[in-house]
Amino acid sequence: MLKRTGNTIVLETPADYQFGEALAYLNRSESECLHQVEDRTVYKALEIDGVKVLMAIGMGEDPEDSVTIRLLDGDPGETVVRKATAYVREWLDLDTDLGNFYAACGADPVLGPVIERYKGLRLIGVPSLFEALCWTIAGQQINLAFAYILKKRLVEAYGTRVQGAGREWLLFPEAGRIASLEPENLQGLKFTRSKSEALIRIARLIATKELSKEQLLNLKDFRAAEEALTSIRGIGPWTANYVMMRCLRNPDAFPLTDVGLHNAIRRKLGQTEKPSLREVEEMGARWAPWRAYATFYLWSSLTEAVPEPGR
DNA sequence: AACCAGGAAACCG
DNA sequence: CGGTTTCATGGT
Repeated sequence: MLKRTGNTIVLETPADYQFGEALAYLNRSESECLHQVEDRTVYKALEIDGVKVLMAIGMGEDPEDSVTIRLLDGDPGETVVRKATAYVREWLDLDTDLGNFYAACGADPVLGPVIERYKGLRLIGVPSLFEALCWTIAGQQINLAFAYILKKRLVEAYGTRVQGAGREWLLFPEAGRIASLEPENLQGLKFTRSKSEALIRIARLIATKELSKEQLLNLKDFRAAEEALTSIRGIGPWTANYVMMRCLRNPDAFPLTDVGLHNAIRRKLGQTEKPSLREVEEMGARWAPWRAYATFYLWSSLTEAVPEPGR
C-alpha cells in the first residue's frame, strides 16, 4: 500500500520515531556527497531500473510523525516509485520496533543514558552491498574525516553526476565500473594498495554476481554471512560486522574492535583509558541481541562535546 | 610533532 | 592458535 498524493509519498513510522535524530546523523559530515541535508530535509538521488529518482525526504504533515518523500523530477512510474520507497524505508530503518531494545538496555549503566538522549533514532543503513563494502573498507584504520574524503574522491572519479531540480546529485559508482580499474587508479585517490586491491576484487565479485546481498541474506544465518565476507581478502571481522550492521541489518552485529565504540564507552564511563576487549565483550553480552543498535547509539554519542577531564 | 584513526594481513614463536 | 609488526595517510 503506497500512500501517494501527487508527487508526495507518505511513509508511516514506528512508535517513538524521531526524524530529527536521523537528520543529525545524516548531517554529521560536510564531506558527505551521496545526500545533502538542508532545512530539515534530506536530498537524495537514486537510479532504479535505469531511471533517475530525485527525492526530498522530510517530516510529514499528515500525520505529523510520518516521513514524506517528494519526487522532484516528474513521475518515474509506479514500479520505480515503489522501489524508491522501499529503499528509503530500509535506509532510514522505518520498519524496526525498538521497544525490546529500550526495555532490555534502558537501565544499562553505559547504554541507558545514551538511549535516553537518542531515543527515536534508528540505524541509518547503506542498502547497497557494494557501497557498504566500499565505505567500510575505505574507513578501515583512518579517521572518519579522511574516510569521507576518500569516498567523495571515489564517487567524483567514477560515479555518475545527475543534474535536476536545480542542483547536482551524485550516484555511487556501479561495481562494473570499479571492476575495470587497476589498483593504481585507486591509489591515485590515496587509497592504500591493499584497500585498492580489495575494492577492485570486491567490485569484480559483485559484477559477476559471485557475491550479492541476496546471496548473503539467504545463507543459513549471520554467522555464515560473516564467514563468507571474511573469506574475502581485505575483509576482516570488523568490516564484516560493520557491513552486517548497516547493510544486511543484523540487529546483533557487533564490531568488537571498533575504536569509535571504545571511545564512546570510555567517555560514558568517564575514564581516560579505553576499555579492554574483554570488557567490551562483557558489555556486548548485556546488549545482545541488540548489539548493532547499541553500537550505533554509542557512535551517535561521539558527536557530543567531550566533558573536561579532572576538576 | 608525536600520536592516533569507526583494521587487515603477514609474520612469528 | 594468540600476540606482534607492517602497511599507509591525514587529522588533531
